[in-house]
Amino acid sequence: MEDVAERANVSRALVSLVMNNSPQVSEEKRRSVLQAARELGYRPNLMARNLAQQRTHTIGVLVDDLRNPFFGEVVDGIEAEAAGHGFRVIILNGHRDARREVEAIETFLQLQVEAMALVGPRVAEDDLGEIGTAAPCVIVATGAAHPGIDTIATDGRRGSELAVEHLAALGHKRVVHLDGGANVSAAERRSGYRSGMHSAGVGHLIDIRPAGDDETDALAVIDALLAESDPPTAIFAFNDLLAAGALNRLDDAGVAVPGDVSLVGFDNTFISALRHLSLTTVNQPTLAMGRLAVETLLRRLSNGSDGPVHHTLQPELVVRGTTGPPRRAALRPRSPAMTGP
Amino acid sequence: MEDVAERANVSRALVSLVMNNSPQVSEEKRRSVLQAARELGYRPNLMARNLAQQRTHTIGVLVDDLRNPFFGEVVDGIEAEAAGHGFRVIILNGHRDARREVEAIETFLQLQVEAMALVGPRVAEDDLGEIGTAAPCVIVATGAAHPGIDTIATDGRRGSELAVEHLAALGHKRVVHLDGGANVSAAERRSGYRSGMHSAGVGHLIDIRPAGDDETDALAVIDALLAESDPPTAIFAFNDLLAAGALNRLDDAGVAVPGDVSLVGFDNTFISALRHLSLTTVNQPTLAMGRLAVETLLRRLSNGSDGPVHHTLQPELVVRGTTGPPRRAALRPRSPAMTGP
DNA sequence: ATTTGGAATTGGAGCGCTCCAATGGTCTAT
DNA sequence: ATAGACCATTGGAGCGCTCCAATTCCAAAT
Repeated sequence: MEDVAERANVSRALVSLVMNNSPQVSEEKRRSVLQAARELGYRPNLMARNLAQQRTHTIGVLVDDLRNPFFGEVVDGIEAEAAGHGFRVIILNGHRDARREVEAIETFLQLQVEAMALVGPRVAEDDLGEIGTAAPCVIVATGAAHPGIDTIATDGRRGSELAVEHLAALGHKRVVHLDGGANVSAAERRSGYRSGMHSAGVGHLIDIRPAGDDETDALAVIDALLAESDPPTAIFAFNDLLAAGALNRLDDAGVAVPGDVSLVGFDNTFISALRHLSLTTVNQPTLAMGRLAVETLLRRLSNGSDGPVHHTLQPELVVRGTTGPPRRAALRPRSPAMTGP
Repeated sequence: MEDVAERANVSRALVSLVMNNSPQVSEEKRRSVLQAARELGYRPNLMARNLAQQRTHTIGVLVDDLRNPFFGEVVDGIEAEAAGHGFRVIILNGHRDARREVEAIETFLQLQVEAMALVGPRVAEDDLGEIGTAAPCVIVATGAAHPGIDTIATDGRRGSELAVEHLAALGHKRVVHLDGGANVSAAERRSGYRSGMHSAGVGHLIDIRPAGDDETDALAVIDALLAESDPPTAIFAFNDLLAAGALNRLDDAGVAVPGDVSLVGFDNTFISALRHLSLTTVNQPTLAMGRLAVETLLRRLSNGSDGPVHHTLQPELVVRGTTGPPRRAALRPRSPAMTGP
């Protein structure tokens, strides 16, 4: 910068003004500074600028898992909205691991981001400690588990209910839930499954199997289910990936979907839309969630701190090809409904 | 920091030493500094540190598209290797748009990253200009198009040949290639398709249709193909997403895969492994690519600059369920092989 | 000719940290 | 007792920038 100033015969301060295209600099000087900068290959140092400015214009986005397309969609929404407000977005990967998430958040704070969006985090609120308070923070896609922090989420409870209602309407009674396990959204979806089962009058058939949130997590559970004497007529999986894994395994075992068993996922990622999967699932408005997240952060940034805000968006059932009526007439318990593997 | 120093009755410099856990600090002072820091909620300012240190220990990773799981896998490899060498990784999203990629690279440089990995970039080498030279830079997964820059890539030409060879061995002659269009890897895969067709003795049947690199890009092309009087018996798509889109459309039209037409993708993303898709595809060793990318950057970082290095990894054909022998005996041209939509 | 006001420009302090050379203190060897 | 060596500790300069108050400049108004 020194060099640029010298070459353009102006002061360092003037160069700064030009680089921030301040209006009150003569056209002549502006041009000569710009040219000198170009000739020297000068590039302003953001570190220095941020330090001096005490601002970074940066929002940190922590993504739970880069391989899950669902998160990619949310981030797209965040970036679109952030760009519109002059904020840069940098992304850190949580690798589906609470410990690494905390590290990432720490990194964000040290980098002095002005706000953070945690997309599908696995950290519990308690483990966030003061960390979440050091900068405005919004949690996206993992709502109910974080009552003390701003959240943007789809109503996972309602989403699960929709799924169960749909299955019940088709005549299913024995609906098993493949639980999200360690995933923080799991509790909410599980509770929706429960209430859905109760409303459908089959509360006594509630059956929850710990699984996970990844296509590989489904394998063992499906094997176990198929080995039982009275397997379910329908499966409601924690998310699309898990459902896809389940579909794999069912297919391996020669079980027809939805002929022998119906299957519902969650998230409506693009993979569920693939014709050959054609997964019935629950949609989350990902783009809107992303945008809303940024709006919420900006509001906190300017308005200071009232109590935490919780935005709950409405899920929608997307009926595709993996659900249908149960194979045998309902209400005939204890009769084997499927063949084993 | 000032405050911490004061509270612990030491100098600012000593606090700095403690925060960088220098060995030559007495246990006593270390403890009291650490405690003071905790009490005050002190967190070192990375901006300031980087500025003073003239180092950032940061690698910038530009990802073409966060929704494509392929890139997520490569990034996982990068992060694993980088972490092992004490480098932080920050991710910027290119949104499948060359202009935004250039912006992102500019941002990286201003942030003073020590090196960058561009994963599946769309920028041509020329448009990179001096930008790519301002810091060590490696291009991952888009090899041949960038002769002047370090690259890590799977041999796309060979991969395509494998695909075509496989189809030819099954008896296919009329193999159409759905071209990656603007995607920089497209040329390489296209050329492999060409040479594969030639080696199979069906160079005269080469048929390339511009498509794209996203599941939605397949729709129009497939419609067009199906409307023709003499549709192909096999389709080789630029990537898995495109193949998945093609599968959708073929399914809509009631065309059996692989009964009526065989289909091959590229990338071996997890979606191709989903049993219901069960897409025959070409594997790229994503994790290895990511790791190698970082190794290459580190080598540049220490060893200075010899000529550009090009690592080419070998692709592998993964045969799954979307390929089989052609419906009609080969070598009977001009007979309609499929029904229209 | 002198004042006045506004716009363009500048010098310098300071952002939070690291690093170097210098300082003080302790210990051993003479 | 004294020099030397060695360790822990410190003050201060400096990283590249922005921002403020101060200065210069010029044209319009008196």
